[in-house]
Amino acid sequence: MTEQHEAPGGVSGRALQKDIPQATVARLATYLRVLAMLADDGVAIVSSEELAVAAGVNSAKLRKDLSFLGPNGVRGVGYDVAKLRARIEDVLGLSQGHRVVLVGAGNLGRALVGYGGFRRRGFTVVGILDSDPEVIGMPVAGLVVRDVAELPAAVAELEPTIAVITVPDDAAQDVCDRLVASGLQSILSFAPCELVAPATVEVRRVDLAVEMQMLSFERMRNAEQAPLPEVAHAGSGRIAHRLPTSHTAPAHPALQHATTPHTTTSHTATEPSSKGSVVTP
Amino acid sequence: MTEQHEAPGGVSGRALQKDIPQATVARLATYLRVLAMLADDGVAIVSSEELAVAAGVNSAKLRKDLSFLGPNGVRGVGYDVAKLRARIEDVLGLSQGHRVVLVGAGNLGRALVGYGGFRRRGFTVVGILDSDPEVIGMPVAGLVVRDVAELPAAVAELEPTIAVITVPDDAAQDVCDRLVASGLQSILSFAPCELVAPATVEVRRVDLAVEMQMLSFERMRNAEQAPLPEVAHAGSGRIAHRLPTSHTAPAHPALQHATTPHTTTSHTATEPSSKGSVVTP
DNA sequence: AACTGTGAAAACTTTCACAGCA
DNA sequence: TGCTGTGAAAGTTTTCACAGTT
Repeated sequence: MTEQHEAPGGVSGRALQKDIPQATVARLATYLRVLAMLADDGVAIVSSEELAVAAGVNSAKLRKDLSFLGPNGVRGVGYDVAKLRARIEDVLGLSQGHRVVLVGAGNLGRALVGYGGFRRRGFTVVGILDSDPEVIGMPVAGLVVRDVAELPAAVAELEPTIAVITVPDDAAQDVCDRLVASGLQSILSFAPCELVAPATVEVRRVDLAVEMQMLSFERMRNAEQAPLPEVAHAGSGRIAHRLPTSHTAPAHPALQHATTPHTTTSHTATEPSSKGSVVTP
Repeated sequence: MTEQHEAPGGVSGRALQKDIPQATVARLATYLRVLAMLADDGVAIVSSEELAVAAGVNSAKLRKDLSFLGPNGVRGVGYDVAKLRARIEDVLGLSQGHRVVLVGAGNLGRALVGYGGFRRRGFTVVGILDSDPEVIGMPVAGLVVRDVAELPAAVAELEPTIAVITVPDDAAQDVCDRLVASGLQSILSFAPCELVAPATVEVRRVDLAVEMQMLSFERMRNAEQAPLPEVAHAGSGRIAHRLPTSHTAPAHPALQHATTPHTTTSHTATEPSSKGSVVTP
């Protein structure tokens, strides 16, 4: 119904976004990660089979996913790693990078500012805010924590495209409202509550406890089928369990990672501490 | 295949787990959160409509989801909050609580130990380990960081049911292997790489960057349709946008949260800093 | 020969709409 | 009357299998 004009010279992502299934979008992000890894290792061409294995999906699904972006590969050959990567970034709207503003300088907020996985994937944290006078003015990973009251000014000045909410539960809706009022259109919240926002604003929520609960469920289900596998419960097991990672195509050394046997991954993947799990004391 | 005996007096979750769809399991965790909120507010009975709205799904879906757990409500009346809650916890295997061991005492690891949302939902962090000599021995939220080398001993002693990996990318597989060798069956990883583990071990991965990338995609899609909504980009917008949160059934005060208009939530929801976004200095 | 791109089938999820119960 | 529980319809996602290209 909202059949607006097609914006001839506007966005770069061509005209296909419209029909890309949600599920596919989530996986595109995963493919991007694998492609980055391959590129780092100097791999120039991948087949759908190799890429699929490395991403933990089957190759038909991967090809179908990519087909939504138009033709990307060469039949009989495979996909050009660099080209495919650029194409996916373009479609996901990542080509120009994103400026991220973080509200909530608690433990989680600080973990995220320092989080190298963001910068590496084109997300730059440009500002961090909090409401606690104790915290305002303190430096966090090269940024100074500003007062949430300054939010409109900060937004005008920093021009973020994405906001991340890491404040407690009961402050989340208020922060969300302020972000919306300041003109932000994309919000990622870590607060365990639904947030109300106008339909034009995209809000996503990440709930760590749900992941744990799903794990709990799977374990219960498994426990039901196999009485008790009698696990090695003590001792000094070093590395153990180097599984037989052998598929038909040994492929490039970069594809070592591959062959997820049971991983139920739904979407994202974080990169915790930046280099060596060092606690900055 | 693997048609073992049914363990007569073992688990409490009845015999239904088997056929509960994945998508339903993810939502059960959400319902649980809402039910806890209602219980806190003294609500004793909810209708599917109220609960659904508060959880951000439609009521038919909610009823279908609950129907997989057997009859839970009373026709013409609704669901008993306490009873339903207990039933879901039982099915998800949460009734006995979970003991969680955390590997990686970096920023993210520390954010999670302190994270009240876990304890409140039945997950107790019983141990935290790292490989960095700088960090080993330091206290974190009431626990002392132990050496990963001690992992088998720590596992034998603490008897965790779930492990969380918050170490960097390149250490993740090694840690995973050690956890498996120590007998852990459920692993939640924040490292942005696929982990290889035996099929009997359940591994889930959370990737924060994927969530951001999905946000990015949605924004691009929206931007394409609406030329430019001309957002209020500066000024001093205070709280603004108190949306018209009016549905037909005003219901209990506890149901304020409700009415998510566009939230694309897929699963979990975190609760960042424990009380007031205070940075423990 | 090798590998992509894709229609068509199968599987899964959501929504509808109403029978059945308090 | 009011609300749950559920079969059957509609919609979405995954998988299959093969035609098409280099």
